[in-house]
Amino acid sequence: MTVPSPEHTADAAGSDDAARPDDVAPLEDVVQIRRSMPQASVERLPGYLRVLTELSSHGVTSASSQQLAELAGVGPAQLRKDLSHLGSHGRRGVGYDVDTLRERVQTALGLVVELPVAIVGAGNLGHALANYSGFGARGFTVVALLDASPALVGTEVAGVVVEDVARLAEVLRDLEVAIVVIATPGDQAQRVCDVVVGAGVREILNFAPRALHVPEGVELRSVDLGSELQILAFHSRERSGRPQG
Amino acid sequence: MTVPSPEHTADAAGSDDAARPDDVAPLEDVVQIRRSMPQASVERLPGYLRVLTELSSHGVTSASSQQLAELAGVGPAQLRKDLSHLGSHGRRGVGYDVDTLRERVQTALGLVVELPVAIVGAGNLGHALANYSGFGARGFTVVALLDASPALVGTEVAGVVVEDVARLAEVLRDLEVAIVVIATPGDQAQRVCDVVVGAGVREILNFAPRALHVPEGVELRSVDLGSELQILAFHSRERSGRPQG
DNA sequence: AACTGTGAATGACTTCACAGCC
DNA sequence: GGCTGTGAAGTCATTCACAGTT
Repeated sequence: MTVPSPEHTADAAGSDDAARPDDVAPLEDVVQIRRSMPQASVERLPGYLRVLTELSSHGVTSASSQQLAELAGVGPAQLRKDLSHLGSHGRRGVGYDVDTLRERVQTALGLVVELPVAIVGAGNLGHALANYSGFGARGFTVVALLDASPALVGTEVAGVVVEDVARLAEVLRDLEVAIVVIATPGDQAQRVCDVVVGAGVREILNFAPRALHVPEGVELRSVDLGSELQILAFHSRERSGRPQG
Repeated sequence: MTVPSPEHTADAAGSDDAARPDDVAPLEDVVQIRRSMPQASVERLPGYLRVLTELSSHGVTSASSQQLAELAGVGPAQLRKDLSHLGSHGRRGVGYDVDTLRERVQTALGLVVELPVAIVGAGNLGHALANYSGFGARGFTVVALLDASPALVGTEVAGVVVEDVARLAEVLRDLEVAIVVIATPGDQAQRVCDVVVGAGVREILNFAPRALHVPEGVELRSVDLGSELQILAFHSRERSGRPQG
């Protein structure tokens, strides 16, 4: 982690202290990605967008925070605070204009243009993801599908020809892929991840059951189906058995 | 503030579940499931279990919080605090015994016995989930797969014959299903969910792109693939474009 | 000397409650 | 009257830092 901080350390160029006594300046703090919105709020925006899209398609033009929150499964105060980070778009005493707000949320989420997605791993899960209509319906296009198995390379899945994963970096650059979905077995995930990062992609969604390491500045989200079940199992046990074994 | 949660679906088979005295409790305060462990810690346990299992299979018998944390992708202090909720199992000056700790975490997660899982929806996703080896490998058995489509009912997927979703409640009770995975289209998810809850199942994993409502006491986790991509898209935009549109 | 376990400090997120506007 | 937008208060989670143990 290299942190260039050309501020008050002007004369310290020669003596790069190895001992480092009681240093007063925590250097790592300087690099702050400007978080215009709390992460927790960002994670709820897609839910709001879904609700707004649904209402809009049913011809509803206006809704209160109460109604929207109910549909999205959150509290009204939380929804209002989340939306307030996008600016004021409601009308006091009235509510929110559904279409205006929908566009606003959509813009905030960067869904103005279709984003090209590549899926690595064409096994069970990769296959299902490529066919998943939810992607196309929500602003993403699967432009590439890659796998290591010679049996799969060259076959067509969901209208896309499966490429050899050896060509990964090349494909990512040629197609200007914005987001990569990793759906490989666990033991290949980190290697694939490194290649993806090396190719300049900075948004990764990982389905492999491994903790992946990415450099600063790369956004990684992980979904592990097995873990989800295990978390549920914890609560199941907490209920029926007594706590602590 | 009207919080409508009067749903108490007629739980017919409630014989041993008599732990509900008539408390004149004020509001939200009383309905506290005894959280022996913070939810955030629970959500990290599966990751620790995976690391411990891996180390164990490689013949490693001991590890420090530093090492475990690195592999799990968290900080050492956080890992220690998480594990402390399970009791003291490390040795100061030494570290943790891998096998002992693995068993302890496994027990805490309720994975002593195989838990029977049912999947509702045998489309792309349900199909992939049924075939997903990660489930079987981590303490779960898919005992039923159900769908509404006559074309699918009766076919065999992953060694299980697809049942008609009309028989859902019956199947759940007959097979004593502990956890239900909902992988239906969004517009059927709440209906399925209600049946599942009515049948007495209290752990639900939802993949449908809808916010589901469940009564108090039912644990619901939702994974929405489209939302995950949208969250990544947000960060992608935050980087390249200027903030606020 | 090395490392855990944990109170205390900090930080993040949620909820409250009300001023301001329609 | 109804509803949003938001500072303030409250709750939950992470990180620090060190006493305690081997």
